[in-house]
Amino acid sequence: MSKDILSKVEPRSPEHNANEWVYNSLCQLILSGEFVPGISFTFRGIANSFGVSTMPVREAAKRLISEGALDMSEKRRITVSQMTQSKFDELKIARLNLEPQLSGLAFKHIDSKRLKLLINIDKNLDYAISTGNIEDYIKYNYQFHFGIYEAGPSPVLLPLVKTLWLRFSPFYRIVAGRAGTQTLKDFHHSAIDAIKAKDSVALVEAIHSDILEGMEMLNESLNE
Amino acid sequence: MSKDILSKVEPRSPEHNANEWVYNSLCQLILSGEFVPGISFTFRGIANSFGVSTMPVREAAKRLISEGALDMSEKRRITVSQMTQSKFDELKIARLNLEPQLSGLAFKHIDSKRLKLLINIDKNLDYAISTGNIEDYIKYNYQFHFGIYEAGPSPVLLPLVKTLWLRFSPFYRIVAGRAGTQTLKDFHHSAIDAIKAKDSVALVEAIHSDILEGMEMLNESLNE
DNA sequence: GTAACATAATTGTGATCACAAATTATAATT
DNA sequence: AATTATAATTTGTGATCACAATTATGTTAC
Repeated sequence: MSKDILSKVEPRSPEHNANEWVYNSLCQLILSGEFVPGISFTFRGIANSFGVSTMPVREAAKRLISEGALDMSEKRRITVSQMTQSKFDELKIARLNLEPQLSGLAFKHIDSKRLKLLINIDKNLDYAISTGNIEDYIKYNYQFHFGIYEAGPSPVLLPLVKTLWLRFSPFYRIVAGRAGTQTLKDFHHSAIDAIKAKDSVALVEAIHSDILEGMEMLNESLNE
Repeated sequence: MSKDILSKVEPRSPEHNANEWVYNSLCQLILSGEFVPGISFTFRGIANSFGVSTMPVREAAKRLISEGALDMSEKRRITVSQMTQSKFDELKIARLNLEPQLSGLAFKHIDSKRLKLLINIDKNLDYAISTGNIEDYIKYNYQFHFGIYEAGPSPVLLPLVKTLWLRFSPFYRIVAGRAGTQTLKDFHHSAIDAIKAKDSVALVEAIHSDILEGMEMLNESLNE
């Protein structure tokens, strides 16, 4: 891993520890698809890239390993976890059962300001799809979902769901590389309409459909 | 924390790292209700109790903190996480949506040997309830549920669910201290009957009912 | 040219140290 | 006796070191 990782990452702010900074940065890199399954790291390599000692890297990487985002299965080598069909099926089950519920909890906390934000994110998302910009697609899709989920306080479910996203996000890049962004469909408009109509059941259903659609598309690409 | 923690914990086996040993041991202590909300630890204190350096303790405790089982909210002090009503509600949602699904996945892998094991565990559980032995109740209740969940390979859902158990298990002891074990009801017999009848839907429903019953009882005690 | 072996470099792990921040204990003052 | 000020201790954090295990590299022999 080269030194230019720092250019792709938020600079360290004084209120964050070194290990928090490294953890958040690694999350960002994984969620954005910058880290692709297969490439491997070492503690010393990451530490060198971030300009810190191995200590905070160990804590950050170990945490991501325990969350299933990174693997240290083969001895002495850290990689982005490989996906298998059965792991994917479990992720799908977890997402379909947690995220709609989470959006239902968040529903009543979505004010008009946040609605406008979501509409804007979705506009950017549509543009990313039409121009084939996979990096932006991944980014705005994350922002849209968590823009809803984070409306209310959900200290238990939110971190849980985030670990799920850390696991499948690296595969978006692979999918898009094969099928392009043109095939990407979503139910974001349905979600926005539901929020506008103050219909929480419709929102939950829209999120459910969106996950189903997205995960089935990912699944097709995995099996090619 | 005193040295006699070692007597309540599995001895270190050579195939486990120091940090894995400490992590598993802390899990065991949390799940068994040995660690009660309120009491606080330090890295150095735990390290001294286990006879290791602070290094493996830091990794183990940090992991449990990231999993929500331990807290380091107040500066310089590690505690078993406090429960709040909203956190409890989220835990209940997560359990009700993940564990029945997990038992459904495990269903077809439950053979007659495992069924016998479950029947035996439930017998021990009933005895623990009748004699008011809360430690055994907690232990056998955990063994019963995970005896089902672990029948099949679920590398994603199983660790997720385990983190949920780490969060509410410390409160069983408090509940039992107030209400006694006599009030404890469960749907384990329904689950066993469902397995005998090879009825996966009935098993899923039994697990759902069992969680609902257990969590509502816990909830009542929390609000007293 | 290739396989087998020896050597060098690199890795994660665990221990130890320095340090600033926070806590606790002690002393001082009212 | 209660409150404040000061000193001593303890804490988590980050860096560094030693070490066994692993991997990479080079060398030799056929």
